Amino acid sequence: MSAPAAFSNAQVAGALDEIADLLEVQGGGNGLRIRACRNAARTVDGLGRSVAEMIAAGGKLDDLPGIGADLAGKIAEIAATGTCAQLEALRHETPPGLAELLRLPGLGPRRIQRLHEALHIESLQDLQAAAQQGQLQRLHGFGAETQQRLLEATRLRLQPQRRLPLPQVAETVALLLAQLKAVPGVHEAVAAGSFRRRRDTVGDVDLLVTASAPALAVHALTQHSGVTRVLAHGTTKAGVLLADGLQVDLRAVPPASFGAAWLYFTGSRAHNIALRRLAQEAGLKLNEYGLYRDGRRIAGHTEQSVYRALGLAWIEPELREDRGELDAARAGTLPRLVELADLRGDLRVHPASVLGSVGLRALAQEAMARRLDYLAITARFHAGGGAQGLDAAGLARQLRAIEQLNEGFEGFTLLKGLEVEILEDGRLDLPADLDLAGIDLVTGVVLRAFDLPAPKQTERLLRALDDPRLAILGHPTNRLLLQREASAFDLERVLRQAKARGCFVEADALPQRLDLDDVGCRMAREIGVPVSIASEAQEPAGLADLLWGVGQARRGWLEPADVLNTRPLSQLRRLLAAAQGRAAPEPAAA
DNA sequence: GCCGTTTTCGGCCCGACTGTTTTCAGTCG
Repeated sequence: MSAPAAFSNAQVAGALDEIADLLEVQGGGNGLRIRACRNAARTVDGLGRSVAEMIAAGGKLDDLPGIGADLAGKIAEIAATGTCAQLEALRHETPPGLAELLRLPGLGPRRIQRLHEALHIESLQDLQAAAQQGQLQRLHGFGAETQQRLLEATRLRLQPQRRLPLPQVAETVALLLAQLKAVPGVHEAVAAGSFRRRRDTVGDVDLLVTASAPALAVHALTQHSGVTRVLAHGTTKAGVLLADGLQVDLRAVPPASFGAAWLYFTGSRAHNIALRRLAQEAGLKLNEYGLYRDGRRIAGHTEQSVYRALGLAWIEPELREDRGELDAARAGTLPRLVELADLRGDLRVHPASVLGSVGLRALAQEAMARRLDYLAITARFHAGGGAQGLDAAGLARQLRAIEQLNEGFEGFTLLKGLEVEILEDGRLDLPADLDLAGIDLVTGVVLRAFDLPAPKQTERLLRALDDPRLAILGHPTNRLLLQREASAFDLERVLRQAKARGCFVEADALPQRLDLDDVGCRMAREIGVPVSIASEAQEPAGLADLLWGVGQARRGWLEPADVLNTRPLSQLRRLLAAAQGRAAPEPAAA
């Protein structure tokens, strides 16, 4: 029995990053120490299992890459108490507003120190006042233009940070790429960066072109109609800000460097650093123009050529986070990632209102057009009926409608599902006497009380999983991207319980949810709980959202076999029946 | 502060752009 996770990985990583920030603005420190601290923060953040759990289980943190005895000690301290002696000392020594100045674009540690020493600037407000009074431009290394830029930055910074959901950015990217491809002399125009890696939100977009006249392509971006501000503009590189707050960076490289550049600008930063270190160890040099031996380029036209020359298989962009993919690429054990086309169905279609057979038929037709074989209509059950869901009579009517429609389909099936609330104490909001004989699957979801203390939230989910009627735990963390944090609970314990019970966990593909996220998906794979990628579509067009769920699944290393709804219908039915205790589990060989 | 099939010291990814310089430091990705 392990101790409950005291502080989450995100909190530990946050504290490590704060140490790095404070060391940085204090100056005089060892830059490499700061880097080590940030590396450790990234490692912890992307770990996929709780460091507090690892410590409780007797695991050794200094086995983790980039974490030695010193950082392991600090991490243990933070995981237990939320802070550590060094962080407290740094907070004591450093004015509280200084670190947030690091977030201003164009302002780094050196200039912050200079501002602090010369003008006693300790906060955004101080900086704004000094800039308004024209004090900055009198400082060595600052000029009138820098002063103006910082003044503007302090104003923008006082508004909330803008990251955008991936789907919203996707439209902009498609538009920009089409326009770049139309510029004379442009050969290739592709997206890179976190967008290509399919991160759940995107802070800026990186685009790459190869062109016979690169300056022309770079210029074209700055002339795009949506640009509100040009941040940088050279002959091979430009950065602009669009009206919706999205930053777009463009680089142009020669065709012979296309692969090396695409690799480089796709990142992640951690993946790039690991690759370059690998190159260096082999006596090679890797940059965005190619892989070089003694100044001679030996690879770079394609990504494959670079990976191959380093002894690696080509790595899918979604895996490039330095979370073990380089070792797997060397060993030939990279996963064959699940693709949208692998999905045979969608296990949570969730009409906003009670659909008549016309609405159900439209959903089914869209599913068939997308080459799906089945679709689970998961009406929300609510004993009182009304706007909150179907009561027993409404449910019976819907089941009859589904049966009638199914009689007219060939090679396609609507499944009869139910969405039920997981109450605060972990019971399912489902009358004990409700007949579930005709129901194919029950998905349980938390709909309120998201911020219970972690041990209570964990117990709630564990108890829900104990109910033999439950098959799938829906959007487990209840996060809403950029709006609501994930609920705090011990995901690892919940997944182990799901595994023991033969239940499944959902990766909700709604762009504002993406829940489970990539790290959660990976944990499910490692523990052996199949993941249901579900659109929660309320109308036919909503089925398109499955794509975003597949993105997170791929980032979580999921193969087709790790995903519940890649199974053919007959196999799926057996798995669901077993989960709900209605039949013997299928043979392991299946 | 971490790390090592060229290990226990001496390294640590690499290049573009900007502003303020008069040859480059600082910042960014």
